Amino acid sequence: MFQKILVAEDFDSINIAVAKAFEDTPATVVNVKYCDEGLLKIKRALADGEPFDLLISDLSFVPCGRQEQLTSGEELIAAVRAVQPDIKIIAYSIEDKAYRIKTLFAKLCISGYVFKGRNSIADLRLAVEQVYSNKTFISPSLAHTLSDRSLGDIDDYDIALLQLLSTGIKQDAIAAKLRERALSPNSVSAVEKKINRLRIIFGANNATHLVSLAKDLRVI
Amino acid sequence: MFQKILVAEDFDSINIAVAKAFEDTPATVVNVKYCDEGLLKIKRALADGEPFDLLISDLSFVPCGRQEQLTSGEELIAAVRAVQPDIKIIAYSIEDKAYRIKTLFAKLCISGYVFKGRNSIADLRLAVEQVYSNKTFISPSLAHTLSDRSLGDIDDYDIALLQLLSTGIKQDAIAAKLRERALSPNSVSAVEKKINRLRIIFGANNATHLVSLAKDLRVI
DNA sequence: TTCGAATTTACGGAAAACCGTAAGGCCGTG
DNA sequence: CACGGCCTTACGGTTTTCCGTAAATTCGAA
Repeated sequence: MFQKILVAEDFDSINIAVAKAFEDTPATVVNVKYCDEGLLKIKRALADGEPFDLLISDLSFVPCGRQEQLTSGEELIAAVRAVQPDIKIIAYSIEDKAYRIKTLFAKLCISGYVFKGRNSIADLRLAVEQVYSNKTFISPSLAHTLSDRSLGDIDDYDIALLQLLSTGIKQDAIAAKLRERALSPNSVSAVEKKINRLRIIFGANNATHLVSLAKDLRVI
Repeated sequence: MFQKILVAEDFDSINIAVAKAFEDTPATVVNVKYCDEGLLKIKRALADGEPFDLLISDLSFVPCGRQEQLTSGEELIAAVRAVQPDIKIIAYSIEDKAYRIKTLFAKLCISGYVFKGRNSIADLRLAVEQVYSNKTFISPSLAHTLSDRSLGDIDDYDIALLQLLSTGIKQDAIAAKLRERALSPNSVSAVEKKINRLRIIFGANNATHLVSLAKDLRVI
């Protein structure tokens, strides 16, 4: 079984419950409420020759006064991957958007995803066991969500486009911004077409609706 | 101190932590993971002559297979108020939209609002004490949000307008919807003016930008 | 190299949003 | 009642978005 587990989670109530979930195991569970603090502890443990085996991380952290380098679970996970590529990672979050979860598995190579809910502590225990056996784990209640192919073909360009659109600048200004960033295609006409394509994918009536849906789906 | 506390919260992890928070008090803490179940227990206890003193309720409940009458904390609170008007109620939620919180105090007469976060269990304990002394409680971290006057002059009409706008329907359709709901003003021209006013308040470039900002600020 | 498909760009007309102005309606004060 | 201020409604002109079509470009395969 894992010996050292780092839990990155801002809510105290959930921290308490997770700690309780592992109190009957030999694992040392360390808690951090801030992303930066999490990365620091990972680095420290690595330098001390006693690295963590497993990171259990939330995805969303509510910002507070402090100036933080890392502001989300994704950023923390990416940073941790960079310094300790072999560490096992399980995300424990309320996030249920297929696009974001798929990205976690595909780009950040997480091993498990536990969806916070009515029976999530049991899922979390199970996930840890599975991941320890080099298997991956996804909460059963999300299985159907992930098999959803509908948002599969949204790429970085589309995200950038949606973000520019959400700032309320005109289409020709969007095209100019894309050129600045060397993103292609970047003609006004292409911007129109791309927006139209996204509207079809999302089923949006117009640009305003599109941005609303994208926000709801946490794509931007 | 309160003798019987009902906790309505769907996440098991948070339930565990809340139960733990009161384990050193004489209070009986009962847990429900579904809104309907919560109302049922309130009614049952009332009929048995041993009513609950306090309801601690989450606001958002993730839907699952079951057919539920009550689908949100707001609905549960309203229903409970109807059957037991004198019960004390504390909301315990991640919700930080000033508009919604104000409504809870104003229309559903809750006594406390605890914002789930890094130190929320301590806040919750404090809130229970305060409420027992017939005071109200709001998490300190939300104080600024609620006192924020910058969005003070956004009313129900504006919220409805922003929601309609976010659905991507045309301005004349928005006006028609407002008429349906007996909201006034409801002419196309007035809709334009109202949207324009909101754009000035939010500092938005256009309707798309406005909806984006409203989503970010959790107004809608 | 040449062809063909897909993508990108260009353009023009229709629809909708944006913006200013003016007219009508409501309500309190003098 | 008359008046003024404020909100609502109406309307016309301009800008932007929306949408279809067509030309230009890219790129892979024959």
